[in-house]
Amino acid sequence: MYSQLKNIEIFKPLSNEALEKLAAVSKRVEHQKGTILIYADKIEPYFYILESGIARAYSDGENQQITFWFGQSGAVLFSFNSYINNGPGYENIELLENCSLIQIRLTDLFSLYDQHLEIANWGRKIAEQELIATERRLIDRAFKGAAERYQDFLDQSPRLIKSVALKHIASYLGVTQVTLSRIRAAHK
Amino acid sequence: MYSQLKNIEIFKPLSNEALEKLAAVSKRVEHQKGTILIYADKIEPYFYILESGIARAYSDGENQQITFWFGQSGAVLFSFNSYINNGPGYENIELLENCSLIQIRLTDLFSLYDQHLEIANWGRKIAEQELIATERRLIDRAFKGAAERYQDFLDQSPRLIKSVALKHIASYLGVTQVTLSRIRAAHK
DNA sequence: GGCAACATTTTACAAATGTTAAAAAATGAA
DNA sequence: TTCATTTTTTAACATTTGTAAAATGTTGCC
Repeated sequence: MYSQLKNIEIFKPLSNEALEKLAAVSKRVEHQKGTILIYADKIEPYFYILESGIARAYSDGENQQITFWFGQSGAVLFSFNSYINNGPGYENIELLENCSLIQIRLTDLFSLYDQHLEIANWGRKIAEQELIATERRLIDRAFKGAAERYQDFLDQSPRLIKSVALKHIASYLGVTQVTLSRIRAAHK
Repeated sequence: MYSQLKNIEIFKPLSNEALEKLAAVSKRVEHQKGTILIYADKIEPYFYILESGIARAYSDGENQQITFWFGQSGAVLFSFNSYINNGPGYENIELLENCSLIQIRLTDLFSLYDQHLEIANWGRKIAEQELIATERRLIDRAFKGAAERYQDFLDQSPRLIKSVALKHIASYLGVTQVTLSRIRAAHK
């Protein structure tokens, strides 16, 4: 595993020694398009890093399904509430393509956090990067209209436009599919 | 400082030894209501823990000011982008009451993160808790109407209703002040 | 190809929220 | 208290977005 992790962006800041410790508890897994990797309301015992493919996180409402996260190659992928509070999650994670993932058992990861300073700080930075990205999205919702958020999405995630259903992008942007269609029609 | 930090919720998980190290770089400061503690577009060199009083974070738009965070006693308070990326922030933080705060220089905090395993994990958990709270808000925006978000706010932050201007609460909830007034009128 | 299933767009109408302006209420300082 | 300032509410109207349903487009499979 060591030589495989070396090439993944998120592991690059780590020393060889830390990487070896992570490699010892990492396993590569492959899953097909359509797989629900993580189910809401379950305590999910694994943490993943997406090596190739794309995924989305969504929650089910009464008569709607809201996608609130997309992950591409290099993304970390885990049930927030399992990872953070050891409780059942609120998100499902679906693979939108065949995916290759690095899988780490949470108990192994937590044990490394408690033993290894460098890995603890690596985990801290993962949470911090997710945090700042999430808050940016919350603020963008306030300052930018739906059309601008769509344009930003086009600019920043061209890869996703090709392979993600527009209904998922619509809910990610915080509008209905009808509104997104109108935005797209006006845009031409 | 040690005996003062001991009574603050966020420090309670820490061992005496870790707490002493943090106490050595902590300083208590007092600021008056109305103080802008953190300015957007500046690299902010301090991290704060709010001991008493309340604060809000906001960003300035062209013709509006959006409040996207409130802090009460026990909250951590820092410029996200300074803390995380050593870059200029996007938020101003204003004290809405006279406040007592614990102040820690970021360089001191980072140096402890790099030296002390327990403190590194403490910092990791701070980021994780902020992350899960922020994502919850993003998801609530999708699933709940403005009226329900207002009710949740009343239930969860009764302390804030008394002392925060409704215009700030309106933008925090993602609606205009006029809409919030309508919600309140309908609620009676 | 042709069918079935699913995704996307379009249309018409309804509901929610925004905008602007003014009135009413609350607040704070002299 | 009184006056000036600020905050909050209300009103009328405009705009955006949502809902439901039909029309069109796309995909994959036999």
